[in-house]
Amino acid sequence: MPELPEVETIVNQLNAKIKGKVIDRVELPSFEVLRDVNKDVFQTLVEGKKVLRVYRRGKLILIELSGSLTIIIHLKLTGRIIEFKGKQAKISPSTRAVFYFDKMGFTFEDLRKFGSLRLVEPPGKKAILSKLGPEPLEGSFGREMFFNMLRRQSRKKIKPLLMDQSFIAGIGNIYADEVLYFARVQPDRFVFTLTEEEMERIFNGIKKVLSEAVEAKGTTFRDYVDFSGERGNYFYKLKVYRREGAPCYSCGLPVKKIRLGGRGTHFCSRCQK
DNA sequence: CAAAGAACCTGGCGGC
DNA sequence: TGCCGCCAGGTTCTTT
Repeated sequence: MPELPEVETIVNQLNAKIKGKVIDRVELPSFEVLRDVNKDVFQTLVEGKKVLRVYRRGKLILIELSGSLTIIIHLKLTGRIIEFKGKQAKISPSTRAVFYFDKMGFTFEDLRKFGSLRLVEPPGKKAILSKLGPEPLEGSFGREMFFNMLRRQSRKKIKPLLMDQSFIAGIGNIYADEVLYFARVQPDRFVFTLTEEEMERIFNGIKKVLSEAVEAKGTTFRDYVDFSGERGNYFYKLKVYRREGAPCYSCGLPVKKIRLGGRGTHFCSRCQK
């Protein structure tokens, strides 16, 4: 599912729809999604609270409530947040939670049950957020800062490093492949072998690929849909991800697929050095 | 210390 | 058509 651009899309829509509203009721048809809190406590503490705002940090969805409580949702691979209108949600076998507001609400769906739902107070929230690296699209994430971060991780391979959430928050398998294609750097390169030019291209690729993907409302190839059930359009802009065997848009050589860090990894062996 | 592999779960797809 | 193995936008733990 959802990497930074997809979560950003969902969060923007969710915030527009529920900010300032009161959560009337919560249903938990399959409450194993709850972490560190039981069903009764979750319902008791959440029902009647007002949503102050919804925002994103890395791949996390944070719903700030009155009473210093925050709901934190991680969609993992197949999680979805889907809006419904009216008084009753459509419950499916993959519905894990339902949040009812006045005449509308949303469900948390998750086919594979990897996703999680937490309720945290400020200390717990701080503990979770402090494990995340910088937000790649923030102005404070700059070129020099990125170079320094890389120098401290020089023995690692670049793709797994880009996907490490404590290094940078929000990049997953799709965008790591796309960023490295843009940067013309092979995914298994050790960081200490990167030239200054290559580091610069990776930095530019992160900013460009992620912001264009946010603009396109994310990538859908299978499960992901946004709050309104719409697919993401970045799928049509992918250069290498899921294009194994298809010609590289730059040189025509078939796109290669290998396994790296346990993940399918796509690249052009001629354009990426 | 870093990388690989397995585990968590379910369904879709290609191959035979 | 049917079964089997492999694969999937993530994370975390164990093994090498």
